Amino acid sequence: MRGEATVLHADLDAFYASVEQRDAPELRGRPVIVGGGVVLAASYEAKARGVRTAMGGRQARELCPDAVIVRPRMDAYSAASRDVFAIFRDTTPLVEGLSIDEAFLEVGGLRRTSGTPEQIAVRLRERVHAEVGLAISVGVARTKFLAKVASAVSKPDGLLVVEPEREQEFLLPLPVERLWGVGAVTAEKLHRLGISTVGQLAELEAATAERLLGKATGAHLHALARLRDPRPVDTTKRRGSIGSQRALGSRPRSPEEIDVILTQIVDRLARRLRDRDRVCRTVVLRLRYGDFAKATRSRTMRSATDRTAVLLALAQGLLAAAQPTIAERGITLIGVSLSQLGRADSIPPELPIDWDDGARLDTVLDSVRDRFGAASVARAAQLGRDPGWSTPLLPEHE
DNA sequence: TCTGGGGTCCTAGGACCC
DNA sequence: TCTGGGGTCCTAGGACCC
Repeated sequence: MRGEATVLHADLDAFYASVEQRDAPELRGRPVIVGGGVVLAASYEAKARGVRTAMGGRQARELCPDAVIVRPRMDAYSAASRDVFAIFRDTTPLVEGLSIDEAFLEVGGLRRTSGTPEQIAVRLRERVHAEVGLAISVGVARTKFLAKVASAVSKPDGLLVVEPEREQEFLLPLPVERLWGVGAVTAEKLHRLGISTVGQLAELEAATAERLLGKATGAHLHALARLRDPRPVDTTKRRGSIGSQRALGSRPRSPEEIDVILTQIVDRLARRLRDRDRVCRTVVLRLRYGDFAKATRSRTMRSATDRTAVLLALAQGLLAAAQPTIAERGITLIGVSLSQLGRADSIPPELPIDWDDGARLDTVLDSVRDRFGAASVARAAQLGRDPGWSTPLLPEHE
């Protein structure tokens, strides 16, 4: 293994809960749970009592009756994330965001101007503390994967450098669940073969891992276990899809109710799309039935669009096709994803799909009508011609 | 355990084209 | 007319991550 440890993985600790404790001093030192029905984030005081992310709210309250339960404030978390990412980008131009609260930073070219990777990591942590008021853990290693494992092992509020010559003794004894990409299903498959550590996985032949776990997953995880991770920090990644969903509980819902919720979801998504100057080609309807079985239905257009009415027509068509099943089994979640995203200016000017362009629009709606019937087209057309559309027709939820 | 909301990537079959 | 192979796109499902 050649190379130096120049990749940083920076990961904010208990992010949502930490923002709440930062903004409300009376919450500091107390167990804080963000989220109601389900735990979105727990402060370290709550984690110490056994509260975990994704745990049901009732169970969390039983484990930790004195926890302060806070409703999520996504705007505050987005703002904090922007502040932290500004510090990342001030540290190095080579930043790859992974989620709202973590990123990879390549600092290999900065030795003369900024010092060693460890010195850079120390300063980064100090700046995030001082300027944003949040704790952040940083792992430093030769590859992205090792840096990510290192930051997780260093938590909370830690810094861990894995030097290249110590990679094996660091990684091989760890449980396979530490591998990025091993969840409950894969871990169970491995356990059944008596494999519980990364080192044991590394001892398998690559072909054995591929047979067991699937070609891509097996090859990938086996490579990680053998310390091979050639992926560079990639600053050009862009979102491939955006989505929104709502859990509905278990009480019965009328088709009209479902339609209103769907309309709100699509309206909000389409506005997010336009705010970011993006367009999409594929609309995915996501359903969870009364028995919690999941299903997706999707439709791809020939051309991309950001028009609410077009997207809604497609979504309503997909929903109409699913209504008989919903009536039979009940529905507990509805969601929409928009994928095959592109830049808004990537639509050729001679092929605009615009609500004002009757000819193009009719082409789109014709295909909707063919597949889903006239009702969804009429509804979409009515919404689309409403001059108030695209500022909310419907009250904002909450 | 009566179960959120936002994403990524992979697999597999069928349609379609060359 | 029959047969073969390869590539790409679409749809649906599933595992996984934070």
